[in-house]
Order: sequence, then C-alpha cells, then structure tokens
Amino acid sequence: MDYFAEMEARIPKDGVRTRFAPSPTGYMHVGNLRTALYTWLIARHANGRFILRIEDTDQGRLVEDAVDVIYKTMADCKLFHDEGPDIGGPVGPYIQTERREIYQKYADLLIQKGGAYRCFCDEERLNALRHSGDRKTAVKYDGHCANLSQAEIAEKLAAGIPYVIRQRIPQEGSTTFSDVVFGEITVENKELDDNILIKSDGLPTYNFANVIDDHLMGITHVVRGSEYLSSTPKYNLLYQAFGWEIPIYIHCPPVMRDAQHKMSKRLGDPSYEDLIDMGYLSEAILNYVALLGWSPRGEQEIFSLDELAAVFDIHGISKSPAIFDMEKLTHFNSTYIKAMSPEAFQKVAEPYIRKVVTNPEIDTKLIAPLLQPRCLQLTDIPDRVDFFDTLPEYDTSLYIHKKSKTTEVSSLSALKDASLALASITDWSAANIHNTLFGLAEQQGVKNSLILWPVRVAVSGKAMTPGGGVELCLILGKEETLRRIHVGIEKLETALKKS
RNA sequence: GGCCCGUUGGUCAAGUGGUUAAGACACCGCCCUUUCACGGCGGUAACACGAGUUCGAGUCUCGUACGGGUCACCA
Repeated sequence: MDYFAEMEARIPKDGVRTRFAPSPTGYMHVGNLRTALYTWLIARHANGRFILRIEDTDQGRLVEDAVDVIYKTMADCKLFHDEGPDIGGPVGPYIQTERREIYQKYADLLIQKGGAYRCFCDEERLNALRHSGDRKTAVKYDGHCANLSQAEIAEKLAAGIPYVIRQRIPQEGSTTFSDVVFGEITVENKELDDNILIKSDGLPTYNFANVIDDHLMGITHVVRGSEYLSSTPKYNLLYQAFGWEIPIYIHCPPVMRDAQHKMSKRLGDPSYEDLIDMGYLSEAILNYVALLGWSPRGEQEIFSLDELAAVFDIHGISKSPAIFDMEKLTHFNSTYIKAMSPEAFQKVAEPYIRKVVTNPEIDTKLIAPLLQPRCLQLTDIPDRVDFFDTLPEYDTSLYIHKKSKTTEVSSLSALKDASLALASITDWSAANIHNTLFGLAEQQGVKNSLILWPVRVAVSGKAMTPGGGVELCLILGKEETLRRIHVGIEKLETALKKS
C-alpha cells in the first residue's frame, strides 16, 4: 500500500464525525463557543464522534498557553471530545503543526494531478500586483507562475528561490455547493483566486489544511463561521481535484455586538472567560448561546446540555446574524441560579459572600438561601451582603417609606418597642424573632411593615437587603441586632431633635 | 468597487400562500408582600421599501434601500 492508500485506510467511516478546530488565541470568543456547542451537539445528537483539532499554522500569532485555555473551556462547558491532541485517536496527530509532512505529501500529489503549482513570486512582485489596479477593485493573482516549464521550475528550485504552492483554479465554468443553512450557492470560477495552499515556511494555510484534515479525519459535517462561505467553492474544487467526497456544510452567521459589528475582544466585548468572571454560570451561557442563532421546535427555552443534544436540529439554525443581549443572558443566569439546589448555590456563593463578610460569627449558610432567589449574577453578591460585616453609615431618611407610611417618628417608637421586646428573647430563633416582631404589630394594631421596615433599616443600614427583618436579625445574632437597633434609635433622636 | 449572503417588535425569534402574525428578554401597569426582588395577571411594540405572480403574499419572482461577509504567505 502506498502512503495515500494507508492514510485513506485509517479514516473511520462509521457515522457522524464533527470537529471543533480553533486557533489558539488565548481566549474563547462567544461566537467560537457557539460554534463549538453546535458542533458538539450535532455529533452527540447523532451518537457520533466529536473531535478537537488545533489549528496553529500561523507561526506569527503563537500565543503561550493558548491551547490550555481551549482545553479548560471545553472541559468547563462539559463539551468533552472523543479525539484530540490530549487524548489521541485513530487519525492523529490533532495539532496541525505536527501534520506538516502530511500536507506536503498531499500538496505534491495535487501538483501531480494539476490542481496546484509552485509559485516563486516574491513579496515585492505581489505587492506591486496588488496596487496595480484602481484602488477599489481587488486584484487576483495573475498566474505568473501558473505555467512554468519543468526546466524553469527545476532551475528556480536549484537556485534555492523560496516558493509557495498555489491552487490552480479552472478558468472556465462555475462551482456550486450546498450549505445546510444558506442553501445552494453558485459562483463563477473566474471570481476565484489561485490561493496559497502551502506557505514558504512549509506550513499550510487554512485553505489547504482544513480540506486535508477534514477529509483525513473523516469529518462528515463541517461547522464553521459564515466568513468561510465565500471561499467554500475553492475548497470544493480541492475535494474534487483529489476525488474526495464533499462534507455537509453548516455555516453559522456571526454573533454581533450591534447591527454593524461582530463581537470582538478589541471593542471590549466579553469572551467566555470574561463572562465567567462577571458571575455567569457556564450552563446559563451555553443555554443562552445555543438559542442565539438556533431555535427549537417548541416553546421551551431552558435546556440542559443533554436535552439540547436530544432536540438539536441543524435546520433550526438561522441565516441572519444575532446580536448578543447581555440582559437576556442575565435572565438565563438568574433562572439557572434559582434552579440550583441550595447546597450547590451555597457552594458557588460562598466565596462571593466571604469577599465582604469576614466575620466568622456570621453563618454564610443562612445568607445563601436569601440570596438565591434574587441573585442575577454571582458578582451581585458582595454589594448585597457587605452590611453583615459592618453597619454602613446611613441617612435617617431611609426610615421614611411612603407606601408603608413609616416616618422617622413612627420608626423611633417602633425601634424602642422592638428593642425591648427582642431583648427579652432567650432562644434566638427565627420563630421567636418572627413571633415577637409580628406580635408587636398585632398588639399595637398596626400594619406589619410599621414595625418590620424600621427594624430592617436599623440592622442593615440599607434600603435593599436580601431577606426581611426577621432573617437579618437571626443572622446577625441577638447582641449585634440590639446594638444596631440602638444605633438607629440614637440616629433618629438626633435627627428629630434637629428639626 | 466585484462577487456572495442577509432583512418579522428595542433584542432573540416562530412562521414554508389563507394565522386575531406565536413565545422569550427588556419596558410599562396592576396584584402579592416585612424593602428590593421573586411570583401572578395584563399592556405597548414587528413583516425595510416598490413592483409583479395569485382569488389571496411575511411567505414566490424581480428591483431598490440598508446591513454583513469576502477579495492575505490570518484563520
């Protein structure tokens, strides 16, 4: 068996195989994450295999540890791959720089078949060519080296002139391909350029590597961004030149920051890691992103990864770009937070609470349940619970609540009564605090809020708190509660004396 | 500029010739309530424009406008 037959023989031919093929940039774009998700979903839906391939052929853009970011993100999102650089597989290597030999052999084969040629043009000539037209019209490669004689080629090779390998595009006819999302697209071959397949450093460009790898790795569904739509005809010509079967194409429209611009790190848009740092849960991000450009049949919006895999249908992917809406993500996030078990929430909330609540006397296990139903992002937490540690300075106008008809005067008397009543509690439990304060209201024949509002303000110093007065008193403990109420009484007395 | 693609409320979107044009987020109002929130109920709001085909068009065709992609030894 020759080299090519051996390579062919390695290709698995058992069902759906998809691949996520990021370049290691050091972070995960939201758009990339969505592509990864869809790719994973297609494989899982079909009980197929999901492959991770690293596209690192651009030596100029190497980023330290960038591959680790990819592994970490994928694992974080539970988008586990079946084959990849770290775990191997039948059609490795899965890192493009380790496949150099393969691309070179196939490029030589393509030259033999007439589908490619060596080009010795230097940068200077190419630049001159590019600027030759009137600035507005793009200039294709002029085919200067397309028809060199064997003798000329041998001579240049012997002289050690650097060269690239270019795709030879047929001058006549047109190329049609079919995309699951965009339908059938036809372009005239004369619109296509003789793109570079192998760079002078010997590494392939995306244009070549993606075709070779997708074929050799047995990829059945090619999922990628719609920016590749216009070069897909060239890839098809490559598949044809090799006599290979063309995969199913699924081009996804971009994720936008607004109607004009793609989301971009440079414009300050958050990457996946940024969103995590902003207190979003990866499950919520994934769920939101799944629906950004794809819609299921029914009206369900909340899906676990497994549920998504079960219902995901590539025909539901939309053609038009979608604008990323942070507010809707936030909605998904709060929904996921509410759905967590109290234990799970306690665990993720703990570090955020402890950022500001350093007093070891305070039990975070009592705080977390108050936070859970009203937490949109985990990063909301510190600002909401900081008062447990130290009572903030506050203005007595907080005691005035129009709806409950509380005033500074009524609050002063409520606090005095509450202070007395609470002081007599021996067993500091939620039930006892509740009965004491509500009993007070009943006994005085006033609305509950007339007592509870001032108590809550006095112990928190805030207009907004997680939980009501009873919960806060319980968490703070008897001593601290009474101390804070006395602070409140003094504040009110001073304020009232002034006026 | 050439080529390719897209266009349903502010946003995500359903819709495949006949619908009161779904649903979700956001927004507004009401209710509940020991605050805010949560929750419940209700509301405002859309087929880019113009021709054509058809008894009938968001759905088909053409054009216009607007927007995007692409035209690298980047992916």
